[in-house]
Amino acid sequence: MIERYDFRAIERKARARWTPDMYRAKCDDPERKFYCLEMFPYPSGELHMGHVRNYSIGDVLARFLRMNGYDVLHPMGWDAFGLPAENAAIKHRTHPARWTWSNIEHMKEQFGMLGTSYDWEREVTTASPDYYQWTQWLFLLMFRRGLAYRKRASVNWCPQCETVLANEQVEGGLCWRCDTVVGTRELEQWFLKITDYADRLLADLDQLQGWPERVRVMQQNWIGRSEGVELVFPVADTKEPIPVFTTRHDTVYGATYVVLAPEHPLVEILMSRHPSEELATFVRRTRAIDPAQRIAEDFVKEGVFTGAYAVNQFTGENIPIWIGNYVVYEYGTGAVMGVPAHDQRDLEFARKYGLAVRVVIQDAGHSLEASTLDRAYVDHGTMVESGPFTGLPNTEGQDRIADYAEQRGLGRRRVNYRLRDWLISRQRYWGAPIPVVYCDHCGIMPVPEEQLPVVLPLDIEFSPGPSPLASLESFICTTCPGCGGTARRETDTMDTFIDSSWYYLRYCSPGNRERAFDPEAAGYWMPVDQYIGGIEHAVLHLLYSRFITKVLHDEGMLKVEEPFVRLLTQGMVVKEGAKMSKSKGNVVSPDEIIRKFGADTARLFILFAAPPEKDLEWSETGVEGASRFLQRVWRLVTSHADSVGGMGNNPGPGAGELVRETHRAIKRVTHDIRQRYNFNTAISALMELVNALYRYREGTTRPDRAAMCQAVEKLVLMLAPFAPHLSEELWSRLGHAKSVHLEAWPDYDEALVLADEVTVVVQVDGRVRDRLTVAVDLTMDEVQELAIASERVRPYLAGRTIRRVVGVPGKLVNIVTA
RNA sequence: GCCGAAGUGGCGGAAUCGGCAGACGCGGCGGUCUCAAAAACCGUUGGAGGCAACUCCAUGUGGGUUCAACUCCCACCUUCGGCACCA
Repeated sequence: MIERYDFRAIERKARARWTPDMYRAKCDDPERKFYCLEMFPYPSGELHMGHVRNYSIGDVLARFLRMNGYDVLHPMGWDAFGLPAENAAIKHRTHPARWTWSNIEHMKEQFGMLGTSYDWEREVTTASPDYYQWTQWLFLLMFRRGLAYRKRASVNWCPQCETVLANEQVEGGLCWRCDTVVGTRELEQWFLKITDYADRLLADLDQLQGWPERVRVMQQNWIGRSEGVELVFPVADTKEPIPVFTTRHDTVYGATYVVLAPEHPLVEILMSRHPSEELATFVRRTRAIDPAQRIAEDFVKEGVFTGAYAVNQFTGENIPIWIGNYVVYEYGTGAVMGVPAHDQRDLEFARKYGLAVRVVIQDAGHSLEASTLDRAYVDHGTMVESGPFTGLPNTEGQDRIADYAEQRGLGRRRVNYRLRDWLISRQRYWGAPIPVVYCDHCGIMPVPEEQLPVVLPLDIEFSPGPSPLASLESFICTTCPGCGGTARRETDTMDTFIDSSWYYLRYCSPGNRERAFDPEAAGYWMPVDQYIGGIEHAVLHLLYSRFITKVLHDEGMLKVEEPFVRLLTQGMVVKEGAKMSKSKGNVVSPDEIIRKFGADTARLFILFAAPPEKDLEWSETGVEGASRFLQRVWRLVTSHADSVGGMGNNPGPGAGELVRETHRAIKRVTHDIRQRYNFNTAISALMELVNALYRYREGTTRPDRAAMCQAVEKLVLMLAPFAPHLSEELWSRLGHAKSVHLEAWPDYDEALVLADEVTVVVQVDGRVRDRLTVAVDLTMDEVQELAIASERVRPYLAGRTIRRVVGVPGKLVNIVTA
């Protein structure tokens, strides 16, 4: 009577057996250290399938590496600050802290049910004071290094979340969290000077060869470096300089006007000199436009003449100064030169408002005519009407004009970045308070380090509307650390992306009370060898973390300049082609799948159904298939367990093909996990081994018992990372006292991987005509002789001459005829 | 507009260095067991032709390189993703 695969009992038993020390890092061998990290979750209350995928991938790797003798750090924690907790507090009349902590408790149980092998002794929670104290410390460090500053600016505002947002958190004009259309507000806010690191963040992308190409490209696009020249156009009568940034300084002789962004400071001055109702209305209206409207397709380019003129210092001409709604104040200098003949936007603008068009680059083939030009000529060519530069190829003219401008003080070479500074203050409650006080006497005062943490007060009532901190006098009123007088606390909290930009460092020395992290521990563990998470953080979390790592490196606290050596961005779990979401009603709950099929099946399916970086279509029948496979393994191993238990491990002579098949499987599974991270093909190799074992058991040729035992044992060892519970049970039934997860990963013998016979394909003119089974040690000549002599091949050679024979050892012979 | 990735059976996918296209799984079809069903097991399953042995076609499209191309090169089409009045 074969015992049923009772996954519930098996998984319960295995979990009860596992102890924390099994997964504890040893910290004793820097050569064998491996930091395996998955992006920590926001404690929303429930793990979803995306989490199951993310954490199954990480867990397979961690378990695999431990079995391979690595000292593995595999921690988990909680990105626990954030707005959903506040919303839930209002909705359920609870407190964000209570909601968050009870979610954590529940999700930790779910992690347990999944069978993940974390070192929970290193758990971190960003919302706990012993963590956010160090987030605040990090802010002070940034402040001390001149990287945190306060400035009044036009900033992104989400009306739904009632807070400002960083540029990275506005996606297509919508709030990253709630998809509300983002507006702008003129506010004084805290920023981190990530732009100071733009060049390094860009240049070091080259080092990140272990990252997916597309993530590097996304960051490259986001940083958006462009090389050009800043040229000065002085206002005609007053000589006030108007610097403009351009990458096409070779066209400067064709600049027939200058356009300012409506927010440009000069606009107010020019308006006061030439008061105009039209101008004032235009400026007011344009400044009020949402970022979402600006990127809309039907956004019309409009402008107004200021009445003033500037000097094109190259031609000596006076050219009109306009204000345009398409000039972005935050980019470059907030002013551009208009070269209608060589920029499509400028041409449209010039035609619309009757501005002069002048061709200064000529195409070799055609003769461009300003009056008839219907498309701007943007390609390379010869410079014309360009003073001393006339006749030069424009590429050469670019250098010459830049030199000329620098020599005569008309401008200078400059690199511009699209990246903006990171806006980090949030008008929300559930975050780390920014450790700053405002004193009428001393100004902006950082809270001294020894006074950290600035504790987030918990005794608060929640209702819709702005952050309760903003009106909490007991929090706000304080004393100035400088003069001891009365002062007011900053009531904004920090962007939660700061919390998560350094958590991987905290794991290295989680309990440390003296510092954010112990540089020695971080020196041992950093960098993270393998990071696993969603693509949605390609420019958010992953860029911020790189920035913070570089700052801490510059501070002398970290040896590394990049936090994550290898990055695996796993695809989404989708159903019916769409991402699982409550609104679409296509959510499959991990709890339900675990209850119905067990965690091992859930893990196996999700790893088998697609390679990790691709989207994965959820399939109930696919899950059943995974379950069926584990049942097959169960029956195979349990029915052998009695006989296998007492057997020695030395296969006798004649074990033959089964031994080789086992060694081939070990090689493939090892390689697929370690080199390729292709868990789907690793699992298929295990399936093939199981299929082979069934064939041997049921086939007519009696398997060698010892070889069979060994194959079964290796199978269970290799299954351990994927299906940790079942493997544990089977391993113990095979008579082993030690946990399978403490065993060594099986080795393979390269000599045994090779079969003693191989199938060689025989082609005639590239078409397969026969297959020969030959001994491996046959020479190529012998194989070719056999091929030509083949019965099946002969008809195709009849009446033709053999021109040449191509041979690939162990694989193929191609007979080429004339 | 710029940049990037991907197109393979009914489906998910495999083919690791240019060498048998479709491993493995799902689904389908046929069978064994059964009073019957489920489960399990066995066989079969890209398309066309053929009684069959077998032959031809086939990896988005069109070219090219090669003895040999899913794989390399050129052009194009489609889908997805990122950036975008960025000067």
